[in-house]
Amino acid sequence: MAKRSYQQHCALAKALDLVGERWTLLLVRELLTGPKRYKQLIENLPGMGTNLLAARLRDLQGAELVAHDGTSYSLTERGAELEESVVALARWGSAALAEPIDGELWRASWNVIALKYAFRSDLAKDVVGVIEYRIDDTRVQARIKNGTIATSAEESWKPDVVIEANGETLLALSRGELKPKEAEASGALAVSGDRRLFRSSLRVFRAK
Amino acid sequence: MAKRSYQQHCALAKALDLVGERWTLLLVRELLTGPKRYKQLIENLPGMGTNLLAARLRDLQGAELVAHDGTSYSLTERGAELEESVVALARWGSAALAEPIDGELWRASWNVIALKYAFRSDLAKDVVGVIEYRIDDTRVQARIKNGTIATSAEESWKPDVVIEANGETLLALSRGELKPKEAEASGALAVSGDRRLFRSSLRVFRAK
DNA sequence: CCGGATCCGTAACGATACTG
DNA sequence: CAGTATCGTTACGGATCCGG
Repeated sequence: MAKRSYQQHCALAKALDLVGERWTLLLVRELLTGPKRYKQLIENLPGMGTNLLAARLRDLQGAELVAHDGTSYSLTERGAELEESVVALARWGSAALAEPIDGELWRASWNVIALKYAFRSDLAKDVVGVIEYRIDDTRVQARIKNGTIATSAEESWKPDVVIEANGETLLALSRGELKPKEAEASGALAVSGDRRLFRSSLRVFRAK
Repeated sequence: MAKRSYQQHCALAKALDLVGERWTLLLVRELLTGPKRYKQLIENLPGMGTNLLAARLRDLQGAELVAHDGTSYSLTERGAELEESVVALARWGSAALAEPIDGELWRASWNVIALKYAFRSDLAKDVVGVIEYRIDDTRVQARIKNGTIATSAEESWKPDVVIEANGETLLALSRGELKPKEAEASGALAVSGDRRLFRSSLRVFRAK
């Protein structure tokens, strides 16, 4: 049975033919932070049937967007090029990120995407350093240099400043809804290391 | 009945909750080139049932992404902010744009999106002018200034150069697979007006 | 236990017919 | 023209089962 296609000679339609089905871009999101095993994927995608995950992985391998080495799945180069699209959609969707709803899943690793879409290159021209966020025992790093950003879900670099907080606090900070002083005073936020870099980070990462 | 949701506290998941369903982003693509009537939409989205189009339009109005004035549908400001995401996905998908397959739909207005994703701001710093493409009787304009681009599916500006060709020819040109001289000699391409701006356009619009 | 495959009920989709 | 109604088909979602 041929796969369902929009049958349009249009770049957007071609993209959606490949990654427009339910769950697919969330699966890509998971793999953007590094190779994952089947079990890890199913844990971060509750509600997705195991059969469906297997089918998606098979299709994505067929499209050469995902590779499988026997133990874990990873994005191919072409698959990783979806990052721009994922980040653009997440930037748009971030406006709809309200208070976490009861029962909603949350993973610290998703903040790697948040760092990308919240990063304001134009405000970061003279910022240099490695920032490590510690969110519920998960560490996420951002390396800023020359107005560019690199991120990692592992401990890839030696951090200049370490910022500990939960997801809600970080979101409120990046939106300017919460003052760092207050957050630190209340114990919701802890900063150690280069405080100047921390202050720069508040300027450089801006949700809307 | 509550609408199906990913139930994740994640910006990407929120975006996909709103516009991740089948046909939705293609519908947004149609509205990105200006307000459209119901009939125009259904004509550019063959395969989509009329009931489904009506349901999508209703949902999008509920999410305040689309407005309806009685005769035509248009994007709200928030809806128009999806352009970045649509362009990013189209840029990624453009690599999969091969020869048009028999039976595939094609619309000249989709080239407005193509102009956006193919535009190389860094190569356009000193390019100024209005380019009009005439593709199968449809006119698409691009206005370039200071490394930025504005596009239009209507005749919004007075063109400095007019480029006539079909979609395949333009795609081949933008990919560098076809030389302008040959295209003009064969009659597949006609250029009138500022030829210098035409040459600049070949540099500035680059598919991959 | 991991990595699926199989089965089956439900919801979404797609085509067509019909209506104000 | 702009939808609604209906209905068959496909995709999804949950549970269970199975081989390594």
